[in-house]
Amino acid sequence: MAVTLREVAARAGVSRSAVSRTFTDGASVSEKTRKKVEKAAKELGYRPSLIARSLATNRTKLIGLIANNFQNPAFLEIFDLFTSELQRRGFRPLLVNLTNESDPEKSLVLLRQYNVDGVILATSTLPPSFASAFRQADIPIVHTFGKSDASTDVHVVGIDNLRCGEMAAQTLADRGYRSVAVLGGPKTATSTQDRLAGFSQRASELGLKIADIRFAANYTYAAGREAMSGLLTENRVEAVFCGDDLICIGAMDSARGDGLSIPADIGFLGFNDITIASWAAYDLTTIRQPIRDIILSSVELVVAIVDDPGRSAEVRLFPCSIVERSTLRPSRRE
Amino acid sequence: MAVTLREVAARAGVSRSAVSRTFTDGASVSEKTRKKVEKAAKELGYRPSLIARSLATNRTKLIGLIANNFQNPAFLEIFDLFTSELQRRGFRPLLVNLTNESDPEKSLVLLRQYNVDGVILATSTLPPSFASAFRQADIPIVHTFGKSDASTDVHVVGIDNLRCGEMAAQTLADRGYRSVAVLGGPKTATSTQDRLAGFSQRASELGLKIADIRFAANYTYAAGREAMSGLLTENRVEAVFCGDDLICIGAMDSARGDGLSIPADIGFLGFNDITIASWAAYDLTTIRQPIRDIILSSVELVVAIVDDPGRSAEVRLFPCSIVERSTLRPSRRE
DNA sequence: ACTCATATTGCAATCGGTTGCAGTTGTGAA
DNA sequence: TTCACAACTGCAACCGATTGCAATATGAGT
Repeated sequence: MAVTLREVAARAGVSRSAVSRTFTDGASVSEKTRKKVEKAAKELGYRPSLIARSLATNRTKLIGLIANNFQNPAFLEIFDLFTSELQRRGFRPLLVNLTNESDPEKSLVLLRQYNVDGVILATSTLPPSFASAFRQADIPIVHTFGKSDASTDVHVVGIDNLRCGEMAAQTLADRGYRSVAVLGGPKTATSTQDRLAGFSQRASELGLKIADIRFAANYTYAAGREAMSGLLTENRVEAVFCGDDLICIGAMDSARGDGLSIPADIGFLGFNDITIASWAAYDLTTIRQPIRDIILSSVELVVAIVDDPGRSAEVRLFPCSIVERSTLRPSRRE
Repeated sequence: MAVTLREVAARAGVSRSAVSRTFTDGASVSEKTRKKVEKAAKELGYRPSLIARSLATNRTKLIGLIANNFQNPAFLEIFDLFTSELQRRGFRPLLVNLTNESDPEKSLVLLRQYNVDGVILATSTLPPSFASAFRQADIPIVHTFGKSDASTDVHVVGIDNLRCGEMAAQTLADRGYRSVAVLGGPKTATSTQDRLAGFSQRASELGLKIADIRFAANYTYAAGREAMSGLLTENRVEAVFCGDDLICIGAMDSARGDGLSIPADIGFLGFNDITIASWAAYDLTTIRQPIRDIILSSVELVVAIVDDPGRSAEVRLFPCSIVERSTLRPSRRE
């Protein structure tokens, strides 16, 4: 068994409280006893049990991290940032994988049982109501990549998908495209819907024709490829705006498989700017989502609301930017 | 605050023990009280606190998952499998990201403080001694993708890297290659060393010349690309055996950037068979590591040794197989 | 040296469960 | 009806910490 408070206290010749206090900062202990305790603790190899501490303080330093997209490489970076940033702040991520989970609500029960201090919901494919269930259970939550919803009042960190959709339409129009297709992510994702709305809106303002609209079943290469091949057999378009780089890459391979060359025969505009987008084989022009800012901000926010749960819901939106590479023809202005 | 045992007991008109027992299986409770308790619990929305339970039972149902490779998409699949399999068995993963961590030993302290039931160390770039530190701290560990080491006596699940190296050499020789290069993963990784050893051994038996040996700094596209460009400027080889698909893809793009065509001018043999390897732009011939079997087996093993810590160290090695695609010229036998 | 405010200390209750033990209840066999 | 035995129940101690409170020690000011 591990060394406990009691043993350290005995060896240092002080009370258990004294030991406890030297290990919680801000507590009142004299320099003298602190030294004694630290010496004894070191000799014994003592580390406070976080479990016991959690029980006593009702704080676990655990943050639930819910994700349902373990196919998209974008999430690798996301996990990396989340875990290292949480770690840096002295929290641990308790990962919940909802990818193959039929009943997402179970995660609430689970995270509640572990008494996590807060939850980060990193997905755009679960509805705001899911996030708000946490809030109703009084567990601090931030919905990263989520959509703010006036009625649910949940903290959201992400991008302005509407504006990004507009940006995409503008970009395509600027390059002189007249007839394009949209190949979105999963139809029910709020991000998909908002981007499409923004895109349609601006497209109609600009006289850009949307010849076809498709949705990939999920954020995978295969789904992108599949959706694109359907699109190609039924419609001829000059360019396609994809809801995700991975989907876009699948779509590009599908087009190339049909003998089309990019961007001469068909243009592609991606979304996210994942690492792969910069690979030579694809060199994808895409709309960049500032993942790093979003994640760091999410972590900062969740930690902040742990300390101040009453805080009213905040929406933090970061700006996207276009990354010019070679899958669209050059702008007419150049 | 959450509902506690005490309240349920009061409402059901029984003792706290009775409530506790109806929620721990195998305990002795009459059908009658069980019903009463369940009714009360449901009405109150009671869920046992896992924190409190952990303190009392000294079991947390938490499994530490240590990884240091958040760049390689292979790990996305690995995380997916790990988390969902642990979840399925009623455990939770406590993720530790060692990617940018200078002092890996800290993870031991941390996981010990959380009193995790067991640890899965999923990396081939940390030495067996690191794994054995956990064993010495009496915390059950399995080293996935690790190397067994007689002196440290740690459970290992993975592949026989030596044999895989041999397989690679054999494959290249079979295709009639005479002079090849090896572009390994990080030099200090045990997997890299073993594959190289197996490769060299078999190569010399087969009269296959190893014209150059390089190591990518890490498992990334950029590192592969970088290492390959160095190789190309100094040596002319017919094919290269890469220590990882991602590295290989970087290398391929580097070669293509130099105007080489694959497999006409140069052949590539990858390792792992990640999803991307099957993408049309690469269509990589590679040696497949049965990731799924490895992960499921690791989880099964760690859970088993949680219940029986005395169990002596086991090494589970799964067979690899070659996946034929189009980056090597066809076998002479065909 | 004496007071009094302030800093430290230890006691004991508490967090929310589990579990060994002894006492109680219920059952079937005699 | 009685007895032995098994099944069930509740008591109370415990898991390893934190923390309010009262008691004690310290130190500054006079």
